[in-house]
Amino acid sequence: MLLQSDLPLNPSSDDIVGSLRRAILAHRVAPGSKLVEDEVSDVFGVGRSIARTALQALAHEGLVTIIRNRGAFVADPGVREAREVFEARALLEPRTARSAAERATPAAVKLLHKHIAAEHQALQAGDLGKAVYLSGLYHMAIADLADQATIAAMISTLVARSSLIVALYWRRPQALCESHAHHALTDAIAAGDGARAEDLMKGHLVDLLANLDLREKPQLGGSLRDILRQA
Amino acid sequence: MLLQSDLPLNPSSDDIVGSLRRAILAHRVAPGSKLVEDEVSDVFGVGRSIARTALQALAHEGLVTIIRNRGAFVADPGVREAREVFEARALLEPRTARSAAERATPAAVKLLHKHIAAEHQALQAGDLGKAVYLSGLYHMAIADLADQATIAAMISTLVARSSLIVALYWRRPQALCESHAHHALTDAIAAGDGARAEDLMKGHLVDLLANLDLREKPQLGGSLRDILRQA
DNA sequence: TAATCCAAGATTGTCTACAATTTTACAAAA
DNA sequence: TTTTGTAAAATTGTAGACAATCTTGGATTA
Repeated sequence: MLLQSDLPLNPSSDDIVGSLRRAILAHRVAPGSKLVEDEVSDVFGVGRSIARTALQALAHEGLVTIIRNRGAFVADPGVREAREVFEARALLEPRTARSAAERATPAAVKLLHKHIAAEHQALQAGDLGKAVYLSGLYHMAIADLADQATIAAMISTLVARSSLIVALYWRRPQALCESHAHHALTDAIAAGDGARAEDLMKGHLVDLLANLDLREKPQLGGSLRDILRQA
Repeated sequence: MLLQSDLPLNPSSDDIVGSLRRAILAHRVAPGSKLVEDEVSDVFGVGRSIARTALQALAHEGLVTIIRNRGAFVADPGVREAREVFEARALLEPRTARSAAERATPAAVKLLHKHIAAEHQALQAGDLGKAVYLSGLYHMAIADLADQATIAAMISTLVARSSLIVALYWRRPQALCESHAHHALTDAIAAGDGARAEDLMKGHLVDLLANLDLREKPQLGGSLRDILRQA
């Protein structure tokens, strides 16, 4: 299962949620993978109740799908859901980027640069999954700047789901992606130029969506059995 | 606890979530009320595990607050949160109303009218709590029309939280409120006039917010002890 | 009287056992 | 070979037991 083990000895369900979330967002577990309760509880050294609680929490975030009597699976969003997630981001993030620009401090800008650097480094190291994860953190950092916790929380789950979507639909696995976009955005924010930040974010989201290959999925691994069961 | 008992004999945690949600949104339980696990499980005739799962689900929706080792309470949003929720709604609902107008069918319009009628009837009957709940359903119905499940889900939780906010901060408990606004909106949607629907929704949300008394709360029921513990 | 302390009760956190359901493996039949 | 049926194994669903924590009420002390 490959977890980075920065965990306390008696992890809470929140600890487990965080660890599993990172694993999912960094593409260390594939969408559709089964998450067996006993395995999760063994890995983290807790009883099944806590593992269950963690899986349910992830289900509420949309990163895990729970089917009654069948268990928990890493979410496997379809093209419809992929479009919807970016539609929602288009409503929330541009205006949030504007607010962020209008209230950004030098310290906040420094933090954004740090995020970009980390993402760049992951790309250099060839760890695409981690880069996608860090790219998400950058978007969340902007949302935090706007000082609207409710909106930031929604953006956070949308960004997380986007990581799954990127894992499934990204066109060019090795492209240098979009660090340009993040740089430009950061500049606008540093300059306090809300209007420009809003525009750049809007364009950035359009670009992201355009880089997805959203033709209907070919049902890769599934047998007829699995396919029919989905309904 | 006063639950409408439209429940199956062996309710699932989802059944319980629904029942508790209706009770909270219709103001049949006050914000801040304790929800003891044993009581919940007794009322619904299930074990404590299921009650717990239900309470956790409600916590993820923001209708319940869970404090470790202290239990679950009906959420008690502060003025900050109240503003944030309406800020988020302002980003999502106007554009969603536009989409709804652009794709509304006569059947859908009829459903909206039904919602308005039910709300009106509850007001006539003097059941303000139910009216608020039904008013929320009207907003959710519009979100459903837009055919964007992800956005609709977010609006749904925001509307639900708004019911709690109205319970706490509404200025004129007996005012005839806003059925005018809902009528006008429905007309715009029936006419397929997306731009007008967007404008009306935007204005409607501003009106709602303006009818809240968002001065700092007077800490109504709480003892000094409770107040200090909140931090 | 008011504040503090302590024990009893109430409530939540976690684990585990058992029941219900699904999945798997294998044998029998077409 | 492929399909069908069936029993065993694996997994999830639920309840309840026990431990940990918090709350309550009364006695004690200043």
